[in-house]
Amino acid sequence: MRIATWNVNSLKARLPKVEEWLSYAEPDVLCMQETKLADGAFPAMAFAALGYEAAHHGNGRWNGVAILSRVGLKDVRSGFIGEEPSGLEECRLITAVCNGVRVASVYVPNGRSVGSEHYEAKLEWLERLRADIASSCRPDEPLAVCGDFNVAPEDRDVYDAARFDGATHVSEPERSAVRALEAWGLEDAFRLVYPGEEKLFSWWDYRAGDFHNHRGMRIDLLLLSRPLARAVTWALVDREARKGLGSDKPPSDHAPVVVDVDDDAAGIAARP
DNA sequence: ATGGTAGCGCTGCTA
Repeated sequence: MRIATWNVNSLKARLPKVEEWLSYAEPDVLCMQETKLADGAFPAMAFAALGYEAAHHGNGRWNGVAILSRVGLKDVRSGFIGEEPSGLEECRLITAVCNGVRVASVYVPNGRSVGSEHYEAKLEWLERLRADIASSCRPDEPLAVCGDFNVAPEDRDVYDAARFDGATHVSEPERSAVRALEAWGLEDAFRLVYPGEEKLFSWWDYRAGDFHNHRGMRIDLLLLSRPLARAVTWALVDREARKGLGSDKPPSDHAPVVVDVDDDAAGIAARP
């Protein structure tokens, strides 16, 4: 089973690239973030034509998350447990069961600056995510929490840690919030495959030529529960998708992150 | 260089 996550930075602007990427990367499940679409504008037909069922949670110009699956999609839930849709809420979480795996697509708030109200809201959001997971799943069940966490877990996940000293994405409370997810029973899939690698990034600022100068961060994570983590066979950041895929239009500022899990080793259902 | 670029949507916000 191949699971991927990609912050597409507007699905309206990125749909041709996402379609192209699906056709060559062939993920079984793709979690997307920052679709920037309302549910009514989500291009479900385009994905159905490629063999994917889809679930989307969005209400307008910001945020928006989705799950695509070609191995089944059921038990869809938008937002946190008990969260009432108001039409004005920030759409940052959607979950579904795909091929026997509970999948969550998450878009963690950016936080803007350390100490700001947005930063506090980011920490609260991460704790709410942890509590939501802990109340709805057990660590011995197959669970994949995938998305843009807006947190670089370690200094080696940042191109220049000193430059980001005192900034969001690297602060200790943010990293501690991610470690709390790991303490519950999730593992950073990318680190299972590349335990010693440094400076393998998933996001690069559009500005100042950061991508071509290797100035990025690894903030897009696939956090897997133990049954999936022990069955990981391969992982990759697809930097090619950050280059624009043969079109004149700019790419997303994030690259897709992909992980392969052996179905038999994970003890999950065979594909339908 | 308290810069730079992209998306949304039409003015400035968000990232």
